[in-house]
Order: sequence, then structure tokens, then C-alpha cells
Amino acid sequence: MGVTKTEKFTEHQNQVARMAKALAHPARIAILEYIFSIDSCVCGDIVNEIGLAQPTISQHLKELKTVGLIKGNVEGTSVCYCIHHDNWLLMKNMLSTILDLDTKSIDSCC
Amino acid sequence: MGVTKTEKFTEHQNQVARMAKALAHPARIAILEYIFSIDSCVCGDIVNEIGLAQPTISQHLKELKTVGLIKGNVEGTSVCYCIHHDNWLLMKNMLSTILDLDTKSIDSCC
DNA sequence: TTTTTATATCGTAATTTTACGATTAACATT
DNA sequence: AATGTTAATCGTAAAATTACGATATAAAAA
Repeated sequence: MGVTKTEKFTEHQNQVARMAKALAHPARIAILEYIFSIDSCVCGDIVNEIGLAQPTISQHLKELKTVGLIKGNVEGTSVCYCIHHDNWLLMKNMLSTILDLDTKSIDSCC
Repeated sequence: MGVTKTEKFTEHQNQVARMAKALAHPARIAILEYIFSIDSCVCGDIVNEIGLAQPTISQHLKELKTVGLIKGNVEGTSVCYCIHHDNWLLMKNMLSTILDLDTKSIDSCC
């Protein structure tokens, strides 16, 4: 046990969950907000901005990069991260398929 | 370690992450889609619909109830779950504060 | 009242996540 | 070449998540 039974769900359900999971940690929310806030994509100071250790931030950045929400650009010794706008939009559309179900449902009982 | 350092983040960041986490499992996505699909809130057959054991479904339902996305209504021996529409809207607004940041950002470099 | 039915809870195993010190890798500076 | 800087990776501990069998609970049916 302890394993998510991926095969029991549709591809779509797994993808939606995967996107939501990328947003399911305050550090990653903070990182994304910070990247958005500085339109040019200075980085490294993410570690300073958020009070977590450098390897921890690096790990969160990796997760965000893996799902495709951000991309990194090496610039000398430092790396510049920024939002992957195309994928961000795909993610929003993905999530809205579930988020917007309420507009269609007439009404529930209880 | 292993603990999310809640105190390092804003209340808002923690709440957004908490909402995303509720959606971060395909079983919960499947459950929500199913509840939405049957406008009247028949339940129990959620266990049949999704191929997971009854205690597992019960656990997922509890999580969804804890964050307030659904509510349960006892009807005899069975329980009727349905979407908590007010909270669902709050959740959407909560998430859109991060999801819609891209519409404001002019453009990033990389 | 006994039995059945539906759901929640308990206990627990397997796995995944979060966090960070130590180290490595890559490039820049001296 | 030697040193410093920045970020990734490794190893690992602690905690949280996922899943389910066994059991408890509560209402309905017999």
C-alpha cells in the first residue's frame, strides 16, 4: 500500500491531480508568486526571499520544472527561472475542467 | 525534517496550497467529478464507481469534507455527499489568485 | 430482537514528501 | 592555477500520504 493506484483512473484525472499537486505546497506557491512578481527572472534570491535551505528550494524548483510550470536558464554561475507561459495556460485549462463543473451542475440536494 | 514549515509562509499561501492539496489525488478528482455528474447526491456507489476499497474512499471523502469542498448528509444507513457550492466558489477564488497571475505579468525573459 | 446494510474508524504497511547537511559541478574571479 | 560563487545532487531523517483488512457503529429490515 501507500501507492497511488494510477491505473484505476483516467489519464485526465491523473493529469489534473498532477497539476494540483505541483501547487500543493506553500513553498511552491511562494516561489511562483515571487517569480511572477519580478517580471524579469532574477533567481537565486528565491532562496533569500523564502526562508528555506538552498537544497530545499532547489528541490521545489525541480518539481515545478518537471511538471513544466517553470523553465530555467543558465546564466554564468547562476540560473534564471521563469514561468513557462504556454504550459501555465495548459495547466489552467486542465484545472478548470474540474473547477468549473459547478457552473454546470443545476443543484445538489443536501 | 519532513514537516512543512507553515510558519515561513503567509496565511494565504498556506490556504492556497491546502486547497490544491485537496485536488492533488486522482481518486479525489474522480470522486468530485462523480458527485458533480449525478446532480442528486446519491452516494455509497462512489465505492463501486471508483475501484478502491471502502475505507480508502471513506478516507478521501473525509479529506474533501475537512477542507469543506463537500458535505455529507446521513440518510438512514447511507450517507449522501454533495458539493458545498459556497466553499467551492471560495476555493476557486482562492486558486485564481495564483492561477491568474499570468494575465498580469508582462513577460519574462528566458 | 436478531440480522443485514452502509459507513466510519483503527491499526498498520508501503510509499512519498519535505527538509537539510555535505558534497559535487560549473563557471567566474583573482 | 587557485579561489570563490551559485546551484544541483546525494544521502538520510522525520513526517505525511495512500491503501486496506479488521472492527466498530448506527440505522433499517426481518
